Amino acid sequence: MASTHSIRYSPKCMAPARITPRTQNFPQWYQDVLSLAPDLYDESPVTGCITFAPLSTKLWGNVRRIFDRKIRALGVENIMLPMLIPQNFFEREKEHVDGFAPEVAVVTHAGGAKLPEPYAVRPTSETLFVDWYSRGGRIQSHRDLPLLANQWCSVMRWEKRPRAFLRTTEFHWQEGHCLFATEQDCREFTLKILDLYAALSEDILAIPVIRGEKPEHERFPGGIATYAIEGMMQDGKALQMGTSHMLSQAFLKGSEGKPLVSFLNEKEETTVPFYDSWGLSTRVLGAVFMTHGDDDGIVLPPNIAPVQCAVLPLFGSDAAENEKVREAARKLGGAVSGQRSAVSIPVHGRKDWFEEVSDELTVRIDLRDCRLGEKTFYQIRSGTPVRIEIGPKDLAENSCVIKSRIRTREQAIKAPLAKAPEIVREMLKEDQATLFKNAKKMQQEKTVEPANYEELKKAMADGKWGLIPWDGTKETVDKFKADTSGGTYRCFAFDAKEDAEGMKDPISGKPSAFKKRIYVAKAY
RNA sequence: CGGGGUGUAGCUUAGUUGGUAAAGCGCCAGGCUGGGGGUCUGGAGACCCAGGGUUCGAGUCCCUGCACCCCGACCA
Repeated sequence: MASTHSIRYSPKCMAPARITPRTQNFPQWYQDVLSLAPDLYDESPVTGCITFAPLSTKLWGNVRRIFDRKIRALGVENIMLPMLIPQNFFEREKEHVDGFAPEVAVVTHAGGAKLPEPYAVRPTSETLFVDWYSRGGRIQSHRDLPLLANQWCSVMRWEKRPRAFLRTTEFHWQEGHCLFATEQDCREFTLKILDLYAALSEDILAIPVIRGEKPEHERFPGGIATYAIEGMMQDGKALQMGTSHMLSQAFLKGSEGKPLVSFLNEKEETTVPFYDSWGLSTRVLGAVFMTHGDDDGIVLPPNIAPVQCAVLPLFGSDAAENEKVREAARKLGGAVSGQRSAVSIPVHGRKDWFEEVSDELTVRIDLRDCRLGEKTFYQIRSGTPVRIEIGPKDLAENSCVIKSRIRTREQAIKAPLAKAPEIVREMLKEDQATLFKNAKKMQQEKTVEPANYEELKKAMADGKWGLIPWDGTKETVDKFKADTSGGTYRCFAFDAKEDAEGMKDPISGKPSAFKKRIYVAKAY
């Protein structure tokens, strides 16, 4: 028998490095977990930018595939705009340019010479979409509306403090940009998209979110309303996971205020359309890691995992018997993957490492001649939801052992081979639900309604969210931020009770300026 | 952009009053093995971040850069 050897997909993955426990140092835990997940990501030579390695690329691919199907069903068409924007485009909308100016990267030279006018690397594409709308008489009549467009692309924002996945200098996202004949149509669609974001987060990523409207000072620069979904990470910090903006008509006007896009409505009046934009980025992958990960590594919800199940054969000293185990493992992988499994992929072209892909699920079969422990750890660190072990003893009794990433070893299931596909499916379904349930429980436990400012400050220090009445002033926002070292006003939840009238702001003592209380939290 | 820190093998680090570099893990070859990182033997692998200075001699001391990390302010 050949010696133990392994195939590495990332040099660091097999290091016996320890993961810092979450309770000890959460940011360090996050870094450890990411860098020890095989093939997840790498640092890049560009400041603040990461390389999305195969695992994160597949995760984002899944988000994209799932969400694209949803928006296509609403009639949204995908387009692809240039990644560079003439700099003068930004000057049309003052608040917009003020909002993004510091973080825009600029191209000044090309073709061996200085450009007559610099180009900005897109931080977002509002201005390019508006340019596109205005071309070729695309919008002339109310019959041309709505116009529903989206693009999948990357954008660049020179943020001061990058964090892998959560805030990288270049990030990948979708940005939808739509025009409507009436403000009501616009608002309805903007909210419909937010529902899609919430569904993606809760049903696929297993992350419960609060849907709500951002306070004015947290709005998109130049917009009139921003709606967002907010998720809670395991340290109690909030993460904005997707935003849908009602933009003002100012975006559709030139620097002299003349409309760039207008149409004739039913009453034959020249009208500027109503504009919304909405985006969801690779940040949500960071949310998945932060929400579900444990002290052994990342944990991927089955509905988004690129590989739902790994088949891990283990060997004895009898070569002929081992060959039978290999054969059985391949057969089992195909069976678990499903009837319509037509594709068997040699991973990275290797001969001992296969992926069985069906419409239902993807199973990886790790035939490498190395210890079970090594294969197991690889899958644990990869966050693979389910593992199946099969060895000579199992084969002798036509069975296998099925284990879950989020269950204890005692909860392993010994099952007849024929029943494995069914049991795996059941386990995936249950685990998906469990992950959501656990996250939801934490969200509820870590949300408090403080009776006074002391309690509120304590909640922030303890990594909790507060639901509080707000006097609506910026002074209070600033004071809160200073007193709590970074507490922020997140959103007015759609489903919050309208009970704030008559209540007093715990920070200023002044009466609430709103019908609803607002969520406050520290945030990423 | 402020405050702090770190640059030595693929990774984590050691390196004494200055004397041309060490270990663990990983990697390669093989033996015994094999149900959550097994073990033994042998081997490959580093112009010590860059530039300058002090010195007979610099990983080590001194300057100047650069890069990265952590903590703040900005943000999806």
